[in-house]
Amino acid sequence: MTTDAGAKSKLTRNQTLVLEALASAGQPLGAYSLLDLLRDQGFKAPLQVYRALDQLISEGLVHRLESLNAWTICCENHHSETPVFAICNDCGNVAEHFDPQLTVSIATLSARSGFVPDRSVIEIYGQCDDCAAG
Amino acid sequence: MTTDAGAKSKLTRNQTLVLEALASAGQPLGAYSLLDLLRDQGFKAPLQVYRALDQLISEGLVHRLESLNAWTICCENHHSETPVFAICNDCGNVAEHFDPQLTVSIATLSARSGFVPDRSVIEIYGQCDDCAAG
DNA sequence: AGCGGCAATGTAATGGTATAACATAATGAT
DNA sequence: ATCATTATGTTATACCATTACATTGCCGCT
Repeated sequence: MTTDAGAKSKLTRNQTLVLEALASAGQPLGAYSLLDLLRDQGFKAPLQVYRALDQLISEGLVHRLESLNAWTICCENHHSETPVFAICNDCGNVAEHFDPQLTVSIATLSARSGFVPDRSVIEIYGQCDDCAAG
Repeated sequence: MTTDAGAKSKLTRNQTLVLEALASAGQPLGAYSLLDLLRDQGFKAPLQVYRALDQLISEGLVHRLESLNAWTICCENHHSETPVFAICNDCGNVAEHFDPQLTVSIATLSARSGFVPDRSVIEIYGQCDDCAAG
């Protein structure tokens, strides 16, 4: 089974709670924000959050935003492709994109120096559609 | 005197020391590693390092590697273009690249969602030429 | 020279992020 | 039922970054 639902059914209680918290938030959250949100559910230490996040990431259900020290739910099913995050300077919203052309650019650039790429961190800061229009 | 700051205003002692430490290292260093390296020169607190780094970055002489919480010297003169960092999983060396095609890809991707890009974080992990050959 | 403003620096304290180390409990296969 | 494995709980600590405030040194000015 490779669907999200299938993967989700195997999640432990802590993992499920963290995933639901991220889904409800609708925006990236830091580990300590997640901890605070989940104290009512019995969370008491950062490690509970970090361990759940580690597992969720390895299942492709969550991404880490390296430049924000925050985590966000994976909103698409391209679990094996490199996500591109567009982060709005004004409202803080984050959009996740997948772009074959960008993947090609990275591969080409890497090949020029004999570099063998494994995973990429691509985080674009700017102004989102809504904020630019507002 | 401070008419336009020119392309390069003169570096202060602390800034010079930090820049030289990064140049000597030849690889990215964390702020506290820099602090330790510079204790002999009189550095005593993290803030001395962070302040120097802030200024060096704004002058385009140093980059921050977001996914490593580390800083590296800017090894080329493309100060206005987006740098792409190739980070070797094996030896930790970091190569800095500039790629117009990648810039175009980002612009195209952004335009599709009405996003106006400002700055980008692009950090590729993988295996460098040397380590792949070895 | 002496004054005044400003940038850089020094120093201490704190806030924010992440992991190590070790104990305990739940789960599942044989 | 037993054992190995995985998940969890708990405490302490390491690592990264900033706030707040005091001090110093430089430069232009009168």
